[in-house]
Amino acid sequence: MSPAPRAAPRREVRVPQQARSRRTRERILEAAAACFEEQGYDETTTAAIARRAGIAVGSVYDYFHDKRDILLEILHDTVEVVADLVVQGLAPECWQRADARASVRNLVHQVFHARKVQPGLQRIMWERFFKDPEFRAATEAIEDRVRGAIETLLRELRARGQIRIDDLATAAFVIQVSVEWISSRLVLGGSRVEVDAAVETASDMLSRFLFPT
Amino acid sequence: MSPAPRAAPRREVRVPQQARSRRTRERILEAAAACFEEQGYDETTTAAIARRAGIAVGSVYDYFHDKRDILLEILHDTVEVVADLVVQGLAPECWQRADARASVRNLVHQVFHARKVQPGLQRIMWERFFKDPEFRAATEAIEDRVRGAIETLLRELRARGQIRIDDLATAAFVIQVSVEWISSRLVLGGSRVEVDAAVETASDMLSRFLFPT
Amino acid sequence: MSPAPRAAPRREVRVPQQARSRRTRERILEAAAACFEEQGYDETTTAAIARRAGIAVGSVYDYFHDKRDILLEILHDTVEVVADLVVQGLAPECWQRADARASVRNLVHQVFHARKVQPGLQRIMWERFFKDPEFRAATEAIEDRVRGAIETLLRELRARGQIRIDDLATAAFVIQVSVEWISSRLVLGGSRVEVDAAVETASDMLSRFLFPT
Amino acid sequence: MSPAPRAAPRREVRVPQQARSRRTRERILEAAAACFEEQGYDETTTAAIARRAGIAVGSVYDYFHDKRDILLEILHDTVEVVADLVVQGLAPECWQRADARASVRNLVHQVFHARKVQPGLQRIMWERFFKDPEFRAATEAIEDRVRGAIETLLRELRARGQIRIDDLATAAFVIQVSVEWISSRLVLGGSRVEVDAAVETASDMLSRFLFPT
DNA sequence: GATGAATGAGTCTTCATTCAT
DNA sequence: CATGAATGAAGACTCATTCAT
Repeated sequence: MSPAPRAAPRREVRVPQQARSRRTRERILEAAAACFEEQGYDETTTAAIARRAGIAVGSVYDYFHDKRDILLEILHDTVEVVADLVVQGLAPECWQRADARASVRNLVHQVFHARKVQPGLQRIMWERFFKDPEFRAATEAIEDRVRGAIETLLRELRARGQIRIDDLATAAFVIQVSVEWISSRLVLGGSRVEVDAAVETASDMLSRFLFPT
Repeated sequence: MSPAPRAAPRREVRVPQQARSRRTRERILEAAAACFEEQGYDETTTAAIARRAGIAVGSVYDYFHDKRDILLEILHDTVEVVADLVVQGLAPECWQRADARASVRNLVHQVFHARKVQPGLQRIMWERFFKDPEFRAATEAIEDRVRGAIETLLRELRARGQIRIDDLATAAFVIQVSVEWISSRLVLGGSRVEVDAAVETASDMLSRFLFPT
Repeated sequence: MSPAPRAAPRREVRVPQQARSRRTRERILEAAAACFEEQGYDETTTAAIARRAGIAVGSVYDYFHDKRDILLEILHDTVEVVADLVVQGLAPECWQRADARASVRNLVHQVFHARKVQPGLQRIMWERFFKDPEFRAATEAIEDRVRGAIETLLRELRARGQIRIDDLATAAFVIQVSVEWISSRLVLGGSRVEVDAAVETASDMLSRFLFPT
Repeated sequence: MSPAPRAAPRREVRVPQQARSRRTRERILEAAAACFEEQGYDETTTAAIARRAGIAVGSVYDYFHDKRDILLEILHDTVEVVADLVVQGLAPECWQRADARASVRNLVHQVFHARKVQPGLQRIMWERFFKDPEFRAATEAIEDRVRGAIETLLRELRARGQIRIDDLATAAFVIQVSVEWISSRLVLGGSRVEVDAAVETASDMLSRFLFPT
């Protein structure tokens, strides 16, 4: 349950070179992701993962140190996928002066919809976030890429004279984290607030924050 | 581990009438809060709670159905304390035209500092949020009060002509949730971003969102 | 659960002399009987008995050594009631030569119907019978009265030349135990066999056993 | 304690294919039977079973859902062994006209002696009979085989003109249940009545019931 | 390489009984 | 006398991980 203190030399896990081995590793990840998605992390037993992957329990431990490591890798991938998506939308060339508000709205919209893929895993992500410092560090490393991309964009926009922000790094953080949570609360948690209305309002907030009226 | 489906008539729990009894119940809550704060929820055993409270395990079950119920009550209280604090700062009479930005900043500042009390419990709060629908519902009920207070304030400010928002309910949601998460990420999670800078930037974002420049 | 070895001087229990005390004792027995009847012995907690009796748990232990003692007394009473009923029907003066078969049938019929009162308690009776030697001994003491009555009747019938049995004691045992179990299986356990048909058949068996054809 | 309502999809139990596995399952059953026999069901802990089987507690749960399931299987086997024995003795070809009383006596005798093997388990059998409907149903299913065999025999005897019974099904029930309980009371419970005398008397009762004098 | 049988520490929870007030 | 708060031993069951085959 707890992020076990990493002590003693960890058993070696196979780093699969051959195709079959690599395929087995994949199968485990897919099976685990499906189980976690459907049942949650704690509720998924390693036996269930093995069964779903069509292999023996012991084999799971040939490829991963422990259950937590499987989760870590899966969440890492999930976070990265979302991050990549967002980073793409942040390329400065996409942001033309003419339609600043629309660009913002488009990005926010994308983040919201990214929450809909594997919501179960994303719930687990937040469940582990404050619980497992190692996982949080890994997640933040990825988020830093996003934050960096935001900051780069803001710097460019400031250079263009389109925005009026001084502390770009902090602004990038505030923006990222706000959108991330608004969308999570709404999509992962359910709420009486309309998703579309929230997209509009969030876009308003960010636009007014960034662009002089 | 999992949020067990609440089924069947639950065992009666003692509703303390006498002073001794009430004190015991308090002791359990205090002990549990301390354990949760220090070790986390899953890592805290009921035996540990009892030991810390200086009572027998059985007594814990005299006052609470199970471990989860203890957590629920503690988190409920925690959430409520924070909520009350915020709601107070939202009283329209505190919001004079002259000093809109300062009022926002003040409020944001308060929320940030509220995160510093019992951060361990607040981490557990987010850990359970997407995991336990019953807890989420309870939390949201309290948050609704906050949201309502924000909305009322916004309505008043709009009546005064100070702000330019149409969809007040959604705006209230977006504002609340943004500040909640910015502060949580920063205070509960640690980050390279400066707290004070974040307070300023978040205040900027909200002010520009709400008030015409 | 287990018939605890009776060791050490048992705590004194109050032998109520005054009316109020006697009434409290009654209330406990009634409450316990109702609980046992409805839920079974193991499933009934002493707390439930106290609650139903409208008194405090501690008071239960003022009147009885332990939970088992309550059961013992209740079952003792139940067995005795059934026994008394049967013994009455066994008075030789009821058994006229003319209608031997009818007398048998009447008796069998009564036993069957006696099973219908407090079937839950009677189930518990058999549940404890082989488990708790002390209870078995107490039950057998009462049954001995019935057996004695049967034997007396048989002796009288033999004296009258109506029956042809040598070993009266064993015959009494066989008769008693057969009817007891046929009726228990049927009434307490449910079965596809018809109660009325079983009464007739059992009566046939006993009549042919006893009376020359 | 209570026969828990069978709900929800039950955890998979290992269905042993390999020899080692099959042997472990056997060991568990043997160990459990010995513990139950000596100490009773409630008094036997799963830890004790595992210890006696020389395995870990967890392994017990690899092969059985719970403690009750182990008992169910053991009692099922016990009941079946006794039933098979009796059914064999009921083959019509064993019943020659000449020696009807001897055949009855022989059968009764066998039932009495069958009670002497694992009397502890047989006590548990009656202890659970009225307590656990699922077990009762399983037991009755087996008993039905015996009852069927008795009925078949009676039918044959009637065809041969040896007996004078109309309601064969009820007669079979009454006969079976009587002998079952007379023998149980005597062998499992102890009693001042002589076993041999009871065998004779019970045989008399059945013979006179069935065969015209 | 794989298998799946075995491990056993660890948890929550229950409840008969006692005893301070 | 009664109360009901407190006790704590006990037990069933789980599951991540290991390792003999």
